[in-house]
Amino acid sequence: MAGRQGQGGGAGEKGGGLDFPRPLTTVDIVIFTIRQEALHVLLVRRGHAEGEPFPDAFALPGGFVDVARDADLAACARRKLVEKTGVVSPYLEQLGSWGSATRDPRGWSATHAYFALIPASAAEAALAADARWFALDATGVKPKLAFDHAEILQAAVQRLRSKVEYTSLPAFLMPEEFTLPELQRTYEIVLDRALEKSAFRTRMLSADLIEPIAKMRKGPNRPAQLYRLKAAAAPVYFARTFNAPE
Amino acid sequence: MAGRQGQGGGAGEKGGGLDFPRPLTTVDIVIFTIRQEALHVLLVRRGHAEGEPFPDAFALPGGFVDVARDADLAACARRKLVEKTGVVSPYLEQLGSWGSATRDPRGWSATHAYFALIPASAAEAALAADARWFALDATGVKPKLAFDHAEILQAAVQRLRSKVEYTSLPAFLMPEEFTLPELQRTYEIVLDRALEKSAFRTRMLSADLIEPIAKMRKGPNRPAQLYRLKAAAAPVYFARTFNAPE
DNA sequence: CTAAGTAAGTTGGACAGTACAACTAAGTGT
DNA sequence: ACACTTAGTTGTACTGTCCAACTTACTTAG
Repeated sequence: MAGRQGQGGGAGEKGGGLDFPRPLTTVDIVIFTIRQEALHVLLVRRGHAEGEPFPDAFALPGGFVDVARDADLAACARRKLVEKTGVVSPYLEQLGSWGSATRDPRGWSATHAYFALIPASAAEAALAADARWFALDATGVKPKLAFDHAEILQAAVQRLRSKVEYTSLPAFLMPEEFTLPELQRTYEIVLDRALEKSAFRTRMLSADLIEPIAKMRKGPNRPAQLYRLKAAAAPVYFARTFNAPE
Repeated sequence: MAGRQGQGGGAGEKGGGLDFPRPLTTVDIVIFTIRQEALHVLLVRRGHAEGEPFPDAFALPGGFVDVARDADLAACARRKLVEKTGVVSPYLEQLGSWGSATRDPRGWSATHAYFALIPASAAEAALAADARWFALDATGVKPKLAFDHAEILQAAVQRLRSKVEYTSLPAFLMPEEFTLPELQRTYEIVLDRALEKSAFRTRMLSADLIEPIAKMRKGPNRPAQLYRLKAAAAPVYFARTFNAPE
């Protein structure tokens, strides 16, 4: 077996090597949003039909790849996201895949996990539309999740945090119009630590990411300049991370 | 379908939703190494047995997940890497997954791609042990690769390059003992651009990554201090990227 | 009406790490 | 002896963060 190669490996190979057990294949999506000054994930409560594992448990939204309908994995993820939240074009990135013999009691299964960032308004709409949906604090204590979804969620939070250190990802969590302090607060919520006000301003304004609009946000105090994402909404990579105080 | 959730979606669902077509599931590994002052990938030439797609084409090493032997995806990737290169514990990271209806003529298939970094000596050993193995320049023109492996390879190069900007990953491409200029050259090969000598030194020496050993490398010129990786060989994340000249 | 309070946004000095170039050190080949 | 090469150091300029103090604009209490 030492020299096995290409797509020809595996047990019970015969006539092309296709007639042996295939893993179950699913796609799951970790949908992040900001609610109540905290990072939340959208979860669905599972049903309790005959044969369904983890009845009534919370789970990441997702499901089996539909070989007949989904051209590829990304299309499958987009389909599920749109079907479920109605969000048109949020940030959607592949997170990784988890596969093992034991993660699903029904057999060897592999899931392709994606993570999405949506603004609070879209999250509220999704929650209002379907009573099975819940939003939970992504970093706090959570109820037992179905499958290995707790592990996937933890990986998603980690990935999000590490990317937020040097990218503009939190901008995708913002409403269309926002102030700089609001954007900074979103960063701080995701990173769970305070950032320097003036360094944050310098960086955000010198990055080719947001642009001021001719409006101000009236608040209880001094009014604040409103900004919006520039047309090219691709994430920006900064040359260095924010300071990480000891 | 708007409210579909959990692991219960899909076409032709019946009695738990398991009796509909499952995608083929494979694991492929992009193995990088440095050869001839260039970043190389290890590829295998496919066979031309009956029913094998892409006969005689170059492909990433990999194969079907073996539901009977592989506890999980990472174990499957490790197994394939060890079986094929004999490398014990190189750097191995999940790259992502590619799945579509068309990437394999035999049907809907999804591959879980990993990428590995191995020192040149391990690569030479693997090449010498099996005549079907080849090492090709990862960034230059390549022959047509089987499946969508060209796309996966390109993604791997991109991921490697972007991580090299702010991590110590190239250290895993080095032999056990190396000099600082050799390490710098490895960075430059991967990034395909020159780096500042003194900034590179400052960064590498202040990072808790390598340690000098009581030996010097005798070369044609002035001898150079030898270093080795510190015990904790986890990748180091730097606070900022190397300068990217316009 | 005034004073205190709060948050937005600016300013300036200290500091860290990189950019760049010039330098010294130690070996080679002619 | 000399030029040549590469290892490694030194020093100045510069960029962007860190941190604290400041101004600006608005609200609320008295």
